[in-house]
Amino acid sequence: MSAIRLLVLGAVRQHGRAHGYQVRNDLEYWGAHEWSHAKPGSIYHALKQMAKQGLLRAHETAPSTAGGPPRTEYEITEAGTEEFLRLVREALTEYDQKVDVKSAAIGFMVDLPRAEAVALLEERIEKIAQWRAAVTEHYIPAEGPEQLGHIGEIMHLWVHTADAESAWTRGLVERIRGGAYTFAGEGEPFVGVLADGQENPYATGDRHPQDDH
Amino acid sequence: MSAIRLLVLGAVRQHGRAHGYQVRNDLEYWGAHEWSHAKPGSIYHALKQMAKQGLLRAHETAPSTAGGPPRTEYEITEAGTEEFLRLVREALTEYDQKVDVKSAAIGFMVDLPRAEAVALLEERIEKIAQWRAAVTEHYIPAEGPEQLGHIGEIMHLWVHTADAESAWTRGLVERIRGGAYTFAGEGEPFVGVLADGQENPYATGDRHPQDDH
DNA sequence: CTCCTGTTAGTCAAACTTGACTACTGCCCA
DNA sequence: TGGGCAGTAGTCAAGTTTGACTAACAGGAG
Repeated sequence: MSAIRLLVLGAVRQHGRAHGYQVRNDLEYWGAHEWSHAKPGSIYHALKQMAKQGLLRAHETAPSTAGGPPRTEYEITEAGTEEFLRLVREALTEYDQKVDVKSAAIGFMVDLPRAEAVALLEERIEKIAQWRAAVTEHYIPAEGPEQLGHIGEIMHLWVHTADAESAWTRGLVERIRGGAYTFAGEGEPFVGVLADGQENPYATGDRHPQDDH
Repeated sequence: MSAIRLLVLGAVRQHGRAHGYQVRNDLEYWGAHEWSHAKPGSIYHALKQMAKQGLLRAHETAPSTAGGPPRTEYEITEAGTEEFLRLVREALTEYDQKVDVKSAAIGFMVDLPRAEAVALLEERIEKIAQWRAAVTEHYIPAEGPEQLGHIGEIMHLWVHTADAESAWTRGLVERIRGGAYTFAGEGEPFVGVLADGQENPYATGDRHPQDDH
């Protein structure tokens, strides 16, 4: 699963109605250029594709007041909302160590009820444990671990990473259980989009690290 | 940077002369199906592309004795070897948290001299520290960290991950310094390819976790 | 007035990735 | 003796991603 569809769906959903450039800006506001590969081309492509698949409804609008070519605005459909929630759930539980999917999942977890978010994260912890067990068991050769040579370091790295993630996830679950953040159905949601005309405090003007690849 | 070119170049290089199916098998032997997206299509595509770019030399051969279509064998060229070493160096130093590139880098680090590997890994540690400093400084809003809401958790995750990786890398450097593994120019290198006809102890027959995505 | 730069908004070809499909051989087993 | 399965080797179309490019307007400098 690529994170782009999730990010774009989520951005359009929070906006209510948005065109490509607004989605781009929202993603930058979320710092997504740091951890996802959300280039303009990918974003516009995802919008068109999902419109074709009925997840978004496209509206052609008059050329913008602020210059530039005519734009297309998008709204999320019923099917799109379902797909969005499905993707959030999948991203929260699936352990596949992709930073972009993981980060997007956290960004959107508050769109689920609190209890469900906790349950899904606990499922994630469980999956990490299973993965760890399977990998350590499978990749210790009968002749002893030394037989793998430096290749064994790769396994070592995986396990180390998995442990770190598991620890972090447990911490997150505790914070959520302790009442942190505002989840679906708990009143005023956290505002994660830029209002029209609001400037982006995290804009890329002054070069973040890792901006380019 | 995608890990596929690095993996394919490295596999062909270790084999001396290899066709696509052998590369596929080597990657599976290395467990690369666990952490990289090395599907058949990508591998064959990379081979052709790199042959076109002069990094590999292609040899058409008679249809295999073991059935199947006629195969193409590849050898690495001078330019290919240079590109391979360049990619290994880049993958070792660049901190971009992609598991596949990182894992491949470790797999091939022994193709460099020991001192250089240590130096590159130390550069990596330095880069992680810089990235961490920049991110923590930049993403703490003036109004206090609470202002970010649950979005702050994403930053928290990055930092946690970066710290874990930094710790692991320091451990690796120490092990290498302590004389572990056999590096370039230190005698008999570690054999990382399957001999002709040798069966793969890590074949995917019995389903690893995470096999499918 | 004209040029230059910055912002808004998006397109496009080329490259890459995916997953399903083809085609051929050997071998087992009924 | 022929049908099916497993292994070998690779192709292909459809989809996705990349990075560079286009185009229009606003505002300020000269």
